[in-house]
Amino acid sequence: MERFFQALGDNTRLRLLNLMGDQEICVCYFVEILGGPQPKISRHLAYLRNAGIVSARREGKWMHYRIVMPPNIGATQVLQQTLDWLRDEKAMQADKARLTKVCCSPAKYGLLEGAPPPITVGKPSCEAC
Amino acid sequence: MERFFQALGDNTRLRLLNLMGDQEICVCYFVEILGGPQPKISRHLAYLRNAGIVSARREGKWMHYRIVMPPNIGATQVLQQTLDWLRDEKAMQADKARLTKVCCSPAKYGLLEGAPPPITVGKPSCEAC
DNA sequence: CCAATACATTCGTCAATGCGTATAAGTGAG
DNA sequence: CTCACTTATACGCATTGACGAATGTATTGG
Repeated sequence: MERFFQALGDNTRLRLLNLMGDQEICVCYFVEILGGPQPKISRHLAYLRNAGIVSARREGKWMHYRIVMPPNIGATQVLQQTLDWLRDEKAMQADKARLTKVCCSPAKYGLLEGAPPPITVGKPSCEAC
Repeated sequence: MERFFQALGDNTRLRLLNLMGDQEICVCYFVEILGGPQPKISRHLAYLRNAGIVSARREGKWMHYRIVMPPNIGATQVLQQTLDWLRDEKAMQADKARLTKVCCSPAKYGLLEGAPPPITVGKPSCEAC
């Protein structure tokens, strides 16, 4: 429980969780959108993984991350509320907007040319594409 | 937002919040129930105060703490869910039980003889007394 | 096998945090 | 004013965590 809230107590991690929302997203998008050095992203993703809040799936060269709802019912409720809260924040909405932009025209962003798009529960597309 | 979750990311602080619930409680009860040295309690209460999650009221020698719902609606929802979650945890229920026990027979516990009982929204009594 | 790509991990550094001990500050009683 | 009592803060120390930089690992293509 302690660990759970500690995982949420960092802005970078909150941004990552907001971007995931209910989709599964490739790391390369995180790097492109959050902007910092790639190891920073990777470390925060590892933190979330160790806290049991996200899980990773490998697809060739790419790693996809998605949120996994905790087994504990209380934790699930809090996490869901937190995601709702994130959606209301202006800065988080801006991140989301950049995601759809980057995803729908990957050619513009050097490193993302062949990158797999976000996946919403099986559907192989991002919300806008 | 970061700060909010950081404040929840500590077991001592979660125990304090659980004990407050919807009542206003004197510090002396926290010390009696959580057991550690008094400065430890005081520091965690200060942390929660700085995070805007609790507020303090002085009554003579005694300080009463209570939870204040954040102005942000999202934060309020998450905090409320968190309190619900705490109520489901076994260790937290044990703390609550000790609170009513200590509060209803303060004479047994040396330091609490004249201590003011918890106050639930104005009613000058704890849940059981 | 070799190079390039996509992520992950390690290392050193620095700020933040938690703890115990000691001490200060605010209040009421005599 | 002094003392006892309740709570808060200061100090030193150990741990955690965030960061940048460098390096390591897995996968694909030539």
